[in-house]
Amino acid sequence: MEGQFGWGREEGGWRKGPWTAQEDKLLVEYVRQHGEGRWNSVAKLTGLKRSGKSCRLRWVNYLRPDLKRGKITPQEESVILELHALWGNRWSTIARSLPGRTDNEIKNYWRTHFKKGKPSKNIERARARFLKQRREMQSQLLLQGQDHHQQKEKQPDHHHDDDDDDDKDTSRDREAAAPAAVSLAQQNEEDLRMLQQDMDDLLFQFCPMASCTSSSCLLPGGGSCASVVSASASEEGSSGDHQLDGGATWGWGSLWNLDDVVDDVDGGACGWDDSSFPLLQDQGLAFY
DNA sequence: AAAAAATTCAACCGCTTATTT
DNA sequence: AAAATAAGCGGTTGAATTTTT
Repeated sequence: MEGQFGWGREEGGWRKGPWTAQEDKLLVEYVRQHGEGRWNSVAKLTGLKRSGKSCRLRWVNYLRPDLKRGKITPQEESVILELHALWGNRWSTIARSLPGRTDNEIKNYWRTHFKKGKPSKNIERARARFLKQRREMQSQLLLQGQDHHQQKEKQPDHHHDDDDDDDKDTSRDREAAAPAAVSLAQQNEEDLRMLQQDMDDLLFQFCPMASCTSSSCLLPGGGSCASVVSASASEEGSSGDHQLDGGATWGWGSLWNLDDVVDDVDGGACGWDDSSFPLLQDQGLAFY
């Protein structure tokens, strides 16, 4: 039953290819007894002929009990679109906002649905919501940051109609691959940059130095809204240090870990909160 | 009805980052 | 402090399935 396909064979001692039910069982049992991690000892302890890497992948993308099976919902799709517009191909980062979905799944979904100027209906819908949110934020910023500096009056006009298309992002260099690097944000890149600059300014006005750890600004991962802003701020002025380093490591978690931050700041001093991001809120999520 | 083309998605690879020894 | 090992990430592949011709 194993090697029936040309692949599923053994190579260098390790089995490869599709997992069998028995293999899954072994892996599940291992995790039940030993927890996640130490993937390389799976083979030793269970006799499973799979590399640690393969075991981890199987668990994370398929066996994990908290995975949500089934199709991506329209809400999830919108979140994917929005976050991709914001962050580009940082799939694992995006996946953190979609409980039960894996980075792999989201990546596949994006590629098959949106990579190649696909169903513009969906895109347009999501884009409309995305732009609306931006508008809301902007007016909020205008209100709150008026003494801050002269707000340039620009209307959310833009409008091109063609597609994102994207990639070639091939972000080998993550730091250059700014959050809004590709995709549907591309045409609005300039606007987005300005918006983010404003967010940055505002944040520092109200929450100097990442002290914005009030619950209203926290995300599941424990980061704060400061993360996003500061990360995007570093985008253009690459000159400096503090690059948003690799994949999931920029932003929350490591950068703004709560351990390093005094969290005695009282209630949300931030300029915005969950309600700034209706979609995420719908999902029961918080905006980072 | 069947062959070809397109799509899907699980799993792989190489590389980077983090942790352990 | 350095080397080795493990974990994590994003891009890519290709067998299986679905759709189109």
